[in-house]
Amino acid sequence: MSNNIRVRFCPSPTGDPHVGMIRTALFNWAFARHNKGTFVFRIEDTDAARDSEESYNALLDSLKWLGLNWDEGPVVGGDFGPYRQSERLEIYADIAKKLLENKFAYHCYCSQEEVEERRKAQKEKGQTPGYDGHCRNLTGEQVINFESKGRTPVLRFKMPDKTITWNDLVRGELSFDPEHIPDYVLVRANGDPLYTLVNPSDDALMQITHVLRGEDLLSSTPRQIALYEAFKQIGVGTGVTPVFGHLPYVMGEGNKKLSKRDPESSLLMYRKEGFLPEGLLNYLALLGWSFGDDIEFFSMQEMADNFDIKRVSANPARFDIKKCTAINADWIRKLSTEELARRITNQLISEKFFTNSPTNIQIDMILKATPLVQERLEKLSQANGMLSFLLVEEKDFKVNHEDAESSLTHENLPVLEEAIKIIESIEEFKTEKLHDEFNKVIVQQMGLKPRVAFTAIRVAVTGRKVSPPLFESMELLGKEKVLSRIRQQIKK
RNA sequence: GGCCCCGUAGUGCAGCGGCCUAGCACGCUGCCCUCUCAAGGCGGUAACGCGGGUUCAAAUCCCGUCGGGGCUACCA
Repeated sequence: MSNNIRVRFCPSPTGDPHVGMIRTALFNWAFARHNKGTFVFRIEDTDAARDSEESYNALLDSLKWLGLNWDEGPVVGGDFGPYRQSERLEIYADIAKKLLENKFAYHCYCSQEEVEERRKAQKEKGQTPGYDGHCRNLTGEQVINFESKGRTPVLRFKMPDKTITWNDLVRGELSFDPEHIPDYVLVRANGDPLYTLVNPSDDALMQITHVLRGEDLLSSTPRQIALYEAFKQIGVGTGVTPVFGHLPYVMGEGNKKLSKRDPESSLLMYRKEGFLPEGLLNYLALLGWSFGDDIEFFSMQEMADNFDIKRVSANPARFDIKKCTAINADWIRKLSTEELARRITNQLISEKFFTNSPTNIQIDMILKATPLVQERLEKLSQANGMLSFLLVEEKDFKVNHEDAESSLTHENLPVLEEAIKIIESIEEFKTEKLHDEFNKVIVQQMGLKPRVAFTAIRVAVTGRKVSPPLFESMELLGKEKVLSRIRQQIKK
């Protein structure tokens, strides 16, 4: 890497990856790529009760699918590994020990109930609730007393008594007064280190220069800055406090932060629905960032080239599925026919459309049919409904019930009969010829409205009232199948 | 309750003191095109939360207010 800008994406593996998290990853990625820096991927799995291996794998898989490639982290390694915090516990234990020895932190023997009770009292008095410093200066005697009662202490950080100010990349100068930032726990009574310790520790050790993260971590920033000051004294990291930038929330319906529980937030859902990585990422980029010049449609490469943190907005953004879908549709139209055909095929495979794997004939058919559906698809999951009539075996072909009832009526029987005659008479079974003949006979000679007459034929041939263009579909399907499908309907 | 963040159409973004009678996109909607549905073309709808300042001039700066959101854990 040609300079030393280092950013990181550090999710904890709990539940499905969600879009807000991905947006954060994307901005970090773009920032790193734009600045020719290093994008570090770190796993914050210090909460054994909530973390899962399944979630960890989903995370890796998702970033890979999206193409958010990382320079250091799981799988690829790096100079500052390991990159899973569960594999770094001795490091944190060592830092905790130094913090304690140098009096930046202290043992606190208060029980959770005691702390909670005092917090309540503070709230009632209108004070900032938080730890009151009870155990800051215990005498040796008091410690012995607590220990004799079997109490095990947490390690608590001693917040300095001064206002903490930083220049946020997104929000400008921010400052917090000391009375609002109480001493906080670094290590649990059972010895497990907490996020409050491990996150800044690793950022320091991994020489992270810029921290771009969600707004929810805004209020923990002053604590971390204070911790960094202590790190400098005890020789953890390089002595440089990173620059912070807090990205706006991604909101869901009803004006609340999009949470992992919302089905709309699940990345896996979008993948299953057939959103393209290009489309999803493009849309996510629009949530809180703007390209400039009213440009909204761009590739990740273009985003990286143009990414300027100054253009990140501080406003929370609502996730709008309609806009996301529209952008995705644009991306589908932009793909080459071959590429789209390939993705449609994969989508159908993932939907278990084929009994085993697609035959060469089916693959070829998808390729031929792709131009017919390219501008009709918003997401890949719609391909099934549009193309299945071309791909299924004849015995499995079915006509949609409702469409049949409204369009395959008695009045339309002559149309179907006439269609048979026309088709039988055509030697060269091609779109243009079909179009001309049907127009001549059905519209001009019979005087029928194409809208109505062609719909009946459409339903018989494709099984639906809404389908790819009729004559193109016929050509692809072939004379024999078209004839047999129409005859089938006449019989009924 | 305390602290903090945010406030331009329904949604996202543009706007950085005069080019703003506020631009773009999605949405919604009218018309055209048309074998369905799309796509495409041409229109329409709709916003600077409110109140004070500062200034010749404010969506843009300041203050207040109201509204929304977040944090307030031995979660991250």
